[in-house]
Amino acid sequence: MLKLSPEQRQLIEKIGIYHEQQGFPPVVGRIIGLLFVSEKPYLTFEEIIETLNISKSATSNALNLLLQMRHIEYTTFSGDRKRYFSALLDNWNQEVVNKMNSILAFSKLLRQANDLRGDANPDMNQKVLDRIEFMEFLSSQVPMLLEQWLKDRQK
Amino acid sequence: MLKLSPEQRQLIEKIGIYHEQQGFPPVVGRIIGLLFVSEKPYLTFEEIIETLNISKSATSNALNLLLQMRHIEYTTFSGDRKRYFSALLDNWNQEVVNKMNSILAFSKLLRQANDLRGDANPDMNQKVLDRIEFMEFLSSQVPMLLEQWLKDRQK
DNA sequence: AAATTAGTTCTCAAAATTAAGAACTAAAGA
DNA sequence: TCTTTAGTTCTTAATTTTGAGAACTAATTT
Repeated sequence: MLKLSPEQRQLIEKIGIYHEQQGFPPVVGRIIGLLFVSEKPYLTFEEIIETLNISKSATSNALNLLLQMRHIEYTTFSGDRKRYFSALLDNWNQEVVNKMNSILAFSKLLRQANDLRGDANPDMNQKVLDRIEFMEFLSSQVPMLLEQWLKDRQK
Repeated sequence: MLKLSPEQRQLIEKIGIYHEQQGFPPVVGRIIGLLFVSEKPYLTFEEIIETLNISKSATSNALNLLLQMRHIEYTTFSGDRKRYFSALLDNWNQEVVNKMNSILAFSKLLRQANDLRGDANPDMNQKVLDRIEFMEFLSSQVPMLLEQWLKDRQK
């Protein structure tokens, strides 16, 4: 079991609550929190269980969910049966793209709603269209912003 | 009870499911869907209940939640005790700002995690910092993008 | 071969969420 | 004054979610 300061434990809970609000179960959020807060580059199944005081079953399910969602990854070492879990840090730009796609999917539904409503309420149509078009514009700008940020950062 | 085509009903469900995935209860999502899909500029409590076949209690709670979250609004007419509900269409740019603030709040937690971890894992620190800084950059750009979009649109 | 390890899967119970229905309130109308 | 209307609140039941614990599996070690 890892020794964690009260501040570390508190921060794990805060990160956990943030993830709960994003729709994850509490245990899942705490595991993400732990992986971000721990100084160790990776943690084993056992360390996670003992440190967070959670069951093997909840941990097994949570880790597999997080692996599948590409929020974490693991390394192995030959001659060692354990898996060494860590937060996946290289995929945040893909995450941004995914988030934008979800927003775009909703924009498409709003467009369908506009189409079905016809011209009964032109003011509403226009306002909904504004929203749709800004979201599409924002989405289209994200890759450029990413490039720009990468470039600016190099200096 | 409003007459709705099968396509309209289907679209209400899709908008409902989107909102369920965003963390709303099913009834809440369907009400949002109905308000976007209906040709009427606003709907009464009774019309919502009858059209969606949901209880008064669920409807009362859902409408109050949506009012409080500023997803809907209502109008009144003097000499008429009913409230006339509609989707709130003017606040989507505030919504974008709120979403960005939530992302920034998480960035702040990540920064705290970086600080607590110290220099044990510099590669991780750098990657987390990249994520934080891109999110901050993206967030800072949103108001400009909104302005730019508004300007470009005027032509 | 027996025991340990690293995890998975199954079963179940507790807790939380969701929404119905009934009882209620406060204003308006008859 | 009695009734209707527009909605709220309370109680309760069904459903879903969450996670514990035990039993299990498949390697690995002894």
